[in-house]
Amino acid sequence: MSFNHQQIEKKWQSYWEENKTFKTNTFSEKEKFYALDMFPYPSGVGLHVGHPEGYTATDILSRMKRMQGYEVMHPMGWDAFGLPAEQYAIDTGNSPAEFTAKNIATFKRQIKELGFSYDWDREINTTDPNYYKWTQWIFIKLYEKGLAYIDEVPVNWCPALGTVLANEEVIDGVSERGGHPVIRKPMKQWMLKITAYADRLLEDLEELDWPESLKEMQRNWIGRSEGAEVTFKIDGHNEEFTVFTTRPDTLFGATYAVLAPEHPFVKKIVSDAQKEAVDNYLHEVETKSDLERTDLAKDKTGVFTGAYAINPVNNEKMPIWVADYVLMSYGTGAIMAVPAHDERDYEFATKFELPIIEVVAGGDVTTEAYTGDGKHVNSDFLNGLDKTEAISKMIAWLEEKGVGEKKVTYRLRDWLFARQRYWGEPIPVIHWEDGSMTTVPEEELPLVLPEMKEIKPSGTGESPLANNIEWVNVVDPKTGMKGRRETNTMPQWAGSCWYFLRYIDPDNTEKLADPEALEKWLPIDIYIGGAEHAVLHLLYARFWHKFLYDIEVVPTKEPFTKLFNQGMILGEGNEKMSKSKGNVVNPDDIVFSHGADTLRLYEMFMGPLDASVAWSTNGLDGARRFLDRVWRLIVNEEDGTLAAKIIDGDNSDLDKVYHETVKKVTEDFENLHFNTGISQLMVFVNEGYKADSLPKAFIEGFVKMLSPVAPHLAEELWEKLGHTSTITYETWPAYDESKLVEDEIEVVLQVMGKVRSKINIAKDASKEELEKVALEDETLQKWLEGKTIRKVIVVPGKLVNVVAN
RNA sequence: GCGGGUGUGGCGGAAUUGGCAGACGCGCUAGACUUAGGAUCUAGUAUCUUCGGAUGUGGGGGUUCGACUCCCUUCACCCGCACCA
Repeated sequence: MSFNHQQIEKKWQSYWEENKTFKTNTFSEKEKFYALDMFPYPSGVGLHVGHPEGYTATDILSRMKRMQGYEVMHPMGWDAFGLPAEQYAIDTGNSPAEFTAKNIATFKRQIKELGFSYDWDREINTTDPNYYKWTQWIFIKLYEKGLAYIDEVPVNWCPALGTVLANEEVIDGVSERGGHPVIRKPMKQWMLKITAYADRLLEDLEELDWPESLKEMQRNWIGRSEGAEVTFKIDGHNEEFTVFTTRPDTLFGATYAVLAPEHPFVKKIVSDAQKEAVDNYLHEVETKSDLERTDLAKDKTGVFTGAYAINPVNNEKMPIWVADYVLMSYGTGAIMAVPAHDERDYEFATKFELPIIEVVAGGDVTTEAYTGDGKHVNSDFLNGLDKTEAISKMIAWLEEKGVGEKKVTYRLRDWLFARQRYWGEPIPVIHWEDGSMTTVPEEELPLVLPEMKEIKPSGTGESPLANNIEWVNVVDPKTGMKGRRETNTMPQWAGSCWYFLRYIDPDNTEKLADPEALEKWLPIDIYIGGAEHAVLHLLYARFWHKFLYDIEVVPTKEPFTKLFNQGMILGEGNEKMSKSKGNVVNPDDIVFSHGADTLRLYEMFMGPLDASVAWSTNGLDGARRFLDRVWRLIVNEEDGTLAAKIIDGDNSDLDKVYHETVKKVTEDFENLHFNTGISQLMVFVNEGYKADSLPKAFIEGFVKMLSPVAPHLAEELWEKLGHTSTITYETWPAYDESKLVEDEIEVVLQVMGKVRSKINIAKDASKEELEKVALEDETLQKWLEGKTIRKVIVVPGKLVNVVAN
């Protein structure tokens, strides 16, 4: 008979719930530990086996930290706005709110059945008006500080969804959800000025304990580059344009200029002779999707505009071309082309037979672009200088002449913050009939999303809210002026930018959260979630946090001190789990058949937390087998009492393995090496089976160490061991360093670096002693026969290596 | 193409600073118990072998008394970015 997981798990889940075992005391005297999971979007399909991986990791840490005397904040909530609920509403006519509530209920049940130690009194939901009141409040603050603005930008307009999509929601030119075609269309949009924080977002990465790869991704995303802006006059026009370059030192080698097809000057400067060619080219580019533009990138295209720019350093005339290898969205949308020292310009110049002038020596510009460093040539006052010197001298020259300046640009762009959707936080802004615009007064927050009978696209590009005349139209009670509410809502990212703050003080009606509480609990000690949020969510959340820091709402510059990305759980065939492949494992089934403890244990034992490992039914069975073995070691199966082997006294045979286990498990869990920590628990159980007697103190220590991983089983065993209340706040075991080392240790004897023999010797034997004993060893002597000893290497406590030939 | 990472038994994976490669689990083999075993317990399990040993951490080379670990080179796979001036 093995243990009855269904009964035990239910019993302890009820116990924890009734006793509010995991309730966090906000102003506890204890040291704090804040363990955060990336809260899920409660989709209609329910929990995936991938979810519990990260959740179990943080739960293990939380449970261990509680036992180590910390006050632990370990909350859960719902990122519940989002397109699927809206799509569902449009398709079925049902309410997104009801649909979402139902999904949350399912998620909550599933998560509770896994035995995570969340403080459910802190549960938050981004769609709750009491929550999004503060999301709206933050928006108003951003607006007041000039960080939210309206701009007309080309957006991804999806006629089928009747909405605008963010770049990250467009995959290969079609919408991520639904796969509908997407076209580009200019539209008035709310933007957040994240670029104002670019430098700080970049610099402060240094101090974060995050995976290096992830920090690198953020650095690349921000894409800072230093250079200069240079202004070019246009020959025969009273206009000038500005280019950005990282190599102002090569200005003497600039032989032509290129404008992006979307550049406003293109149409102004084009000559009559070239007009038709340019128009055709622009039309061709417009009809290409982004994908096609990338695909065709291998072969550069472009057209001469007929206009010439004047190179400010030498007054040479440079033809201005239009080409789609220059992007409107980066820099100024215009470049000076230096074909001798830029690979793209070189390729273009070669194709269109434009001149190539070498200005940096060191390469062979007749065969390829030279991008390395070297002495400058053909460059007047820069001749003889190297790259760094030439760059600063040129910048100084440009600034002096007023035709350029030092400039930093970023790949990062401002954040498109408006969505033409119903199911999102309403943006608290009113547009008045006199053309002015105000935010909704703070005391009127939350601006509640109105319930609507029918949710359908307005057809105009506005959100379905535009259909709700009653809600949209407002009259100022004081002046009688008419106004119209903003119909755009916020993107899903908004609510997840600050949810970890609200957990700290979820019911506060006066403030986003009590500053004293924030002071105690920030920053977050560990944040675990999927790598898919490596850039966007984590960058946006850092941006908002820094803003809140600036307006003195939060006390820290960064929200997440330590972050870790869990890997993916793949299907048995080593492919991503998906409905279409039919290889999806449902956590409910596993909880039913094997139990939550087994699922938790298995997911932690599969491999390192950051690795992507295939699901294995055999492996799952193995995890259950281990828990059964633990049960049988401790419980007498005949009558359910404690096993007779468990004694009150000592068993010195188990001293070493027990103390080793305490040490390894403690350190491994702390470092998120759950697979190796669990393997050590297995080693202890194997030794326990071999032993004649099991000191009760060791068994209690073992059950405590098992409890973060398999909490239900551990509580049950703890009760069998004679305790009457939860194991949650029992003291985490300590180890005795002196028990780890034995007096006599095994030393390896090598000849020429190969192990030939082993001896047992006192652990503190001296070098001389070791050498002597080694050379006297019979087996070793056999190997040394007929050889001359050249050298003996002794590593005390480890090995003796004899070099002989 | 650029940036980051990973390559270890039949499989998932272990291995402080260079010091016994393969912990632990899965699978497999044998034995015990058993009416039975797809339960449980015990033992074994990298490869080759003339049973002395020899070889072995993607491939090739190097440093070292000694390399999974350090260096060079090469191949494969994964992730991110994709003309970023």
